Amino acid sequence: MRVSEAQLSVGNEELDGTDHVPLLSDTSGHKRPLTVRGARTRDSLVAAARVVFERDGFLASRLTDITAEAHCATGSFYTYFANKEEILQAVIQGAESEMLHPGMPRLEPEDQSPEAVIAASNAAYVAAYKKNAKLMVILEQLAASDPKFRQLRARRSQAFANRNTRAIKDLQDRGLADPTLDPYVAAFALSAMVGRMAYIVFCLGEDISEERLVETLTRLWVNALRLK
Amino acid sequence: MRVSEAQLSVGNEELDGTDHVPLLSDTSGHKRPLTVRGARTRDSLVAAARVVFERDGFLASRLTDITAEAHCATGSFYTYFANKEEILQAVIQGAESEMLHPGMPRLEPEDQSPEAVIAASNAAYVAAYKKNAKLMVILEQLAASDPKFRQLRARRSQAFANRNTRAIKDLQDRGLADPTLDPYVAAFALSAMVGRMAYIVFCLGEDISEERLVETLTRLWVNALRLK
Amino acid sequence: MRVSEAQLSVGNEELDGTDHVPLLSDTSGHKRPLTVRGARTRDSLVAAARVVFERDGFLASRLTDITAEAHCATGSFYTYFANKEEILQAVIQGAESEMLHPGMPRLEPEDQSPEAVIAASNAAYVAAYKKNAKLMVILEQLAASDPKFRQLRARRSQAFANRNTRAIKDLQDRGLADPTLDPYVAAFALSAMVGRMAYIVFCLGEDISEERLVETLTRLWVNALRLK
Amino acid sequence: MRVSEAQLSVGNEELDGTDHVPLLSDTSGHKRPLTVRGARTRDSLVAAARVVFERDGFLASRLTDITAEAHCATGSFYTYFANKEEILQAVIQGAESEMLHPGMPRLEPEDQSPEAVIAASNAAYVAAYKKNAKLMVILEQLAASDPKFRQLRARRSQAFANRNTRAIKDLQDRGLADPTLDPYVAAFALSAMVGRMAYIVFCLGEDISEERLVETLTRLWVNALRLK
DNA sequence: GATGAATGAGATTTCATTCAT
DNA sequence: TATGAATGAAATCTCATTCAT
Repeated sequence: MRVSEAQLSVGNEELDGTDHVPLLSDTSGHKRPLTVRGARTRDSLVAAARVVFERDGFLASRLTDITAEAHCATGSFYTYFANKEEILQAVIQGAESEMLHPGMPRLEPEDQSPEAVIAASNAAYVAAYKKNAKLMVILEQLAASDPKFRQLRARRSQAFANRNTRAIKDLQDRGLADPTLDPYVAAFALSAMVGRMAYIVFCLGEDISEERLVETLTRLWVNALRLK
Repeated sequence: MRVSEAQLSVGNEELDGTDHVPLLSDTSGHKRPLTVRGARTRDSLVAAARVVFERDGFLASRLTDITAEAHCATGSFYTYFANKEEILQAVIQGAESEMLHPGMPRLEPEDQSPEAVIAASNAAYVAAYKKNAKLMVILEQLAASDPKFRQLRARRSQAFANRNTRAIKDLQDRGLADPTLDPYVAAFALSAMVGRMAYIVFCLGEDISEERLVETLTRLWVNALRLK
Repeated sequence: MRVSEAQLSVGNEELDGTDHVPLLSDTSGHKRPLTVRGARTRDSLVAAARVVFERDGFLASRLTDITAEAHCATGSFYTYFANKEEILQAVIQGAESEMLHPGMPRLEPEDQSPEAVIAASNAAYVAAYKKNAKLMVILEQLAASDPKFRQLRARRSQAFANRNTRAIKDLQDRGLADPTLDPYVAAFALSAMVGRMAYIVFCLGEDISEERLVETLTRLWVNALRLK
Repeated sequence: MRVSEAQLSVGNEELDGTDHVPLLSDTSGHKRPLTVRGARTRDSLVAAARVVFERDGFLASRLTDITAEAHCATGSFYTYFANKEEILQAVIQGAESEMLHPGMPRLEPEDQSPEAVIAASNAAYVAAYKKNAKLMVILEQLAASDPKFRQLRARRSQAFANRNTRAIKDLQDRGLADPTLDPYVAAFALSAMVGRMAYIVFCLGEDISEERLVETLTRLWVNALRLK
C-alpha cells in the first residue's frame, strides 16, 4: 500500500522545512560583512544572541549582554544589525536552515505504508524540535507578544495544514480513512497535537521519553484517522 | 453504560477550574482598598491592566499605560499594587472566577456514554476558552517568558492529565478503549490537541467554526481511543 | 502728509510681530504641565535651553547640559519635550511673544510722514533685534542647516515683503516714490538691508552705535525710494 | 566722469577674492598625497565632502557619509585629513579658487561712470554668488556656529567696507553723493543688502530673476547715495 | 595606500518608583 | 487617597577614531 502524492506531515510549527516560508521579511542585510573577520564577528553575535535569548527571553534580553557574550564592543552590534529584532531574524534563519537538513526525509511513498510515513514524520519532527526546544520557547513568547508575529505563524500553520488536508482527503477518497472527519480541521488538530506535545515535553520538561512520545503520537494519528 | 469515577476532561490549560491551583502565590493584598472610592480605583486599574496586557503583552506593557487607561494618576497604582506582577495576579484571578461560572459541567456519569461526556467536555472547554482568548495569549506569553510560570503550568497540566489517565485506564480495563495506548501520554496528547486548537482558533484567528471544531475534536478523541 | 493704509515696515526677519506666523507647527503640547510646580520646571527648562543654545549652538548642545542648567534630572526633560527640536520651538515661541510687545508701534498714519514711520519702524526693529541677538544667531544656524527651516523662513520673509510692496506701490502711485523701482524687489532688498545690518552689528559685533545705525538705515531707505 | 582710486564694490561676503584672507589657518597639508592614486582619492573625498556638506550641513554631516559618497573606505579619510574641519578647509579653498576666476572684474575707472561701476560690480557679485550658492549656506552655518568663524567673517566684511567707505567719501567730497550719509555705515549697509539678497534669491530660492535683481539693487545703490 | 571592521566614550531615551502636595 | 511631577539608573544607539590586514 502506498500514500498518494500528498505527503502526510506532522506538527504545525516552524519546524517544517519542506515548504519553507521565511518568518520575517529578509531585511537581514543591514550590512553584510565583507571580510572573513567580519563574518566571524557577525556569526559570533548571532550565536551569542541565541544564547542570551534562550536564557533571558527576547524581551528581557539586553543588547549589551549579547555583545558581552560575543566578546565584542557594543558598537559592533550596530555594524551588522539595526536592533534586537533584526538579530532575532538572523537567529531564526540560522535555526531554520539548520532544521531543513535533519528529519523530514523525502520518503519514497511507494514503499511505505501511511503508518510508516506518519511514524517517520513524527520521529523526525520531534527530534528536530528537541534540538531547538529553547528557541521554540522564544518563538512562543513572541507569538504571544507581537500580533504581527502571531499572524505570520498562523499563516504558516495554514500552509502546512493545507498539505495534510490533501493527504487525508486522498486517504478518505480511497476508503482508507474515516470519511466522517473534516479533513482540514483534523489535519490542523493532529498537527497541533504533535507540535504541542513536543513543546510540553521539551520546553516544559514533562517527563516522557522521546521514544514513547513518538510511538503514542503515531498510534493516536492512526487511530484518529481510522486508517485501513 | 457509564463512565467510571475517573471523569474525562479535555484540554490541558488553565481553563480547568475544578482542581484550581493559584497561579502565583497570593500576595495580592498589598493594600486592600478601605473605602468605596478606593475599591472603584482598584477595580478600574485591574480592568485597565487587562486591556493593556491584552493589547501590548505583559512584558512590553508600561505601568503608565495602565494608569492612563484607568484614568488615574501614576502614583495611585502603588496604592494597591507593588508592581506589574501583582496586578497581573489580580487580572488573572478576576478572569478565573469569571471562567468558573460557565465552566466544566458536573456531568452525571451514569446517564452518559463516554462519547457524550467527551463531547460535553469539549464543548464546555472550547466555549470557556473563547471567552478568555485574549487572556490566554498573555498566559502563553508568561509561560514562555518565566520558568517559574512554566513549571507551574506544567504541574497543572499534569494534575489534569492524571485524572484523564485514570479514566482512560478504566476504559481500557473494561475493554472499551485501545489497550495498546499509553494512557498517560494519550491523555496528555489529546488534551494538548484540544487546548492548542482552541488557541489556534480563538487566539490566532484561524477560521474554523466553534461547532465544527467541537465536533471534529470529539470525533478525533473517540477514534483515537478506539472507543467501543 | 500721511502714509496710506499699507504700513511700511523694516527688516525681513522673524522679528516682525504684526502679522505673526508661527515658525514651526505648534506641537509644543507634548505634555502641558498641570501643576504650578510643573509649569515652573517647564519654564526653567526652556530658559535653560535658551542659555545653552545661545552658548553652544543648537546642534552642538546636549540635552544633559540643558537639564543641568535647569537643575533637574535628565528624565524631567522628557516630561515636557520629546526631543531637542521641540524645546527649541518653545524657546522661539517664548522669544516671539516677548518681541510682540517692544517696538513695532501701531503708528497712527495720519499724523506721521512716511519718513517718520520708517524711522520708528527701524528703531523698533533694531531695538528688538538687539535684545534677541543671540537667539538670532541660532535661527541663522538652523536656517543654514535645515532645509525645512529655510523654506519656512523664506515664506515669512515673503509675507513681510508683500506688505511693504503694497506700501511702496502706494507711494509710487501717489507720486511720492521713485516710479522706476520694482516695488517687490525693492521692498525685499531694503528689508534685507535692515535685517542684515542688525545681524552684523549685534551678532557679529561690528562696532556701530545703535543710534547711528538707525539714522543711516532710515536715510538710506528714504533716499533709495526717493521719497518726496 | 570717473570713479576715484577707491573702487566701489558690492556685497560683504566671502565672494570678494581681491583681498583674500584665508578662512582658517592653513593646516590643510595633513598629509599631501604622494602618488597619483592618492591624489585621486583625496580629490574624490573633497568633492564628496562638498556634496555632503551642502546636503546635510557641516555640523550634521558624518564622516562615514563622506567616505561613502567618495566610494572609499572609512579609514582612507584619515590618510588625508585629521578631522572634518580640515576637509572643510579643502572644500572652501577649492571653491574659492573657482570663484576667483569669474569674479570681480578689474573695471577701468576712467572710462566708467560710478553708476556703471556699481552695475558691473553688482552683476559680477551676483553671478559669482549664484555659482556658489550652496556653499554659501555652509559658510552661513559656520559663521552662525563658530565664534572664531564669525569674527573672521566680520573682519573680512570690514576690510571690504573700508574700501567702499573711501569711495563714498570721495564721491561726497566731490559733491556727487549725499553728504549727510555716514559713509562707513552706508557702505556696510549697501553691501549687506546686496549680499543678503543674493542669499535670499539663490539660497532660499526666492523667485526673482537675476537680471531684475541686479537692476533693482543698482538703482537702490544709486538712489541711496543720491548720485549726481 | 586602501580597506572596512572594531572600538568605546558619550549622547539620547525609557520608565519603574518615589514623594511632596 | 489621589495626584502627577521628579528622579536617575539603565538601556539603546551614534559615530569619530583606531588598527590589523
